[in-house]
Amino acid sequence: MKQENFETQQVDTKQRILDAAEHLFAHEGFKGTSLRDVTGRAGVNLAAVNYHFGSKEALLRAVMERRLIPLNQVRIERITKVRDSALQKGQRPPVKELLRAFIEPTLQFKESSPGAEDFVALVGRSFSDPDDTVRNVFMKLIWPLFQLIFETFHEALPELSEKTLLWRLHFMFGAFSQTMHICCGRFHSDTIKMPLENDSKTIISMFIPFITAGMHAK
Amino acid sequence: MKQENFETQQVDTKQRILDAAEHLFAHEGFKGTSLRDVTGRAGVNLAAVNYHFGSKEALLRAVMERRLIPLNQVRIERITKVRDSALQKGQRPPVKELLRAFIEPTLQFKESSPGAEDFVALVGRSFSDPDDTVRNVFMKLIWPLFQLIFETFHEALPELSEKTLLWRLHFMFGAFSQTMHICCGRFHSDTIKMPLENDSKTIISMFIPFITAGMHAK
DNA sequence: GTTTGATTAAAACATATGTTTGAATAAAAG
DNA sequence: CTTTTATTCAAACATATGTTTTAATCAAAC
Repeated sequence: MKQENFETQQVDTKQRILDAAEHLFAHEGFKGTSLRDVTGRAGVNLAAVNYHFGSKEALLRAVMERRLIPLNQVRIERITKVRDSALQKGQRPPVKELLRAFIEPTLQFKESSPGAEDFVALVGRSFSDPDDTVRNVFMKLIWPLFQLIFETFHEALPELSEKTLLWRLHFMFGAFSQTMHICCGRFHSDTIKMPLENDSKTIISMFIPFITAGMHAK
Repeated sequence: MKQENFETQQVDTKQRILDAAEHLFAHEGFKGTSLRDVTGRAGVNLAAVNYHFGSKEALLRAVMERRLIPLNQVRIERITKVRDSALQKGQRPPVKELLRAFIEPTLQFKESSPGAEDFVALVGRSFSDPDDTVRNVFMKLIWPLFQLIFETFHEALPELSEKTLLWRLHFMFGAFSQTMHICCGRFHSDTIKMPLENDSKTIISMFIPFITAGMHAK
């Protein structure tokens, strides 16, 4: 009979694989990580990945879903709250607050565990990963959030055409995703380093004024 | 004796390999492209890559250098011109003009040939490629331009602290690189498409006001 | 204690990959 | 024409990869 007990070794193995994969996918990329790398780092047998997850692709999906679903839930809740409380007052949702509702949960989350930091870097790159698998898995998970952001920013900035708004959000996501994988130190090269502090407070204090100004540009 | 003739087959083979590699590296990533993919697309023998370039890594370097060196030269010239003509008039270089000097050559270049469009997408992703080889090759080529940009924007916005300026340039590069590989259609996923036009005029008219406002944010 | 079912382990599989080799071919030089 | 040199080609090499298989191990259920 299939065990439903959470104290068993199975859960631990799955978790160890997820953690190892998360770290390696973030640092070496999906294509650049072999299952032997993953199982080696996790300290489990090679066959464990296919036994517990089915395939390398399914492992990626599991890595993504484990953290992105709860994170998106929080982001959606916070954005919805900003929107609703503005509508109640008969006002537009303030861009600054929307941005904060989008970015703060990510940064809090990033600092909640070392694995989360890897994950954020992975997500930052998923926007533009050349691998179809990565982009597809990521896009499916992020899409509802995108839609909500588009709608609420449209309410916040009704004077912008759809086209302009789409472009500005696109720039925002570009700046954001770039910022997300700076965290992981993968922005630098061997010889060249960008001396950017990346604590949450700094990031927020830099990101929000810049993007807010861009969003309101006339 | 080694041939210096440019009409010989050798040149053609090298070119065909470079073109094929450019397209595939851009669409499938460096790790995601095999030499057999490259030589197959180029219609040349597998061994030709190692004969003419030495290794897959050296091929990447050649692909990067072929276009990025001349492109950077143009960008550096144009930025320098903006800077000098402002200094002559005893003024600060205008942010808007600096941005234009940075982005316009890239977009002109992008529309100059189909291969160039692939290349621009490749460069867009090189900022954050998980592969050390890719980042190192790219960073070495782009670094002088980065430094010039940092210096001239510092002259344009002397009221900003170095830290703030660095972050804002970082956001700009994020937005820019994201925009660069939208061109190639790799931003989308199977089921989800962002309906963004990407002709040069649109991009410029969207990018410059947004980033200018962000740069001047107080 | 035996049985049952889930998990782990080692090995094998089939295929893919970057690179090298050595012969064949073509083109220029003498 | 002969020699020399550069290039192309098919094949082989060594290694890496995702996946599968089969037997061993383990923990709970009866």
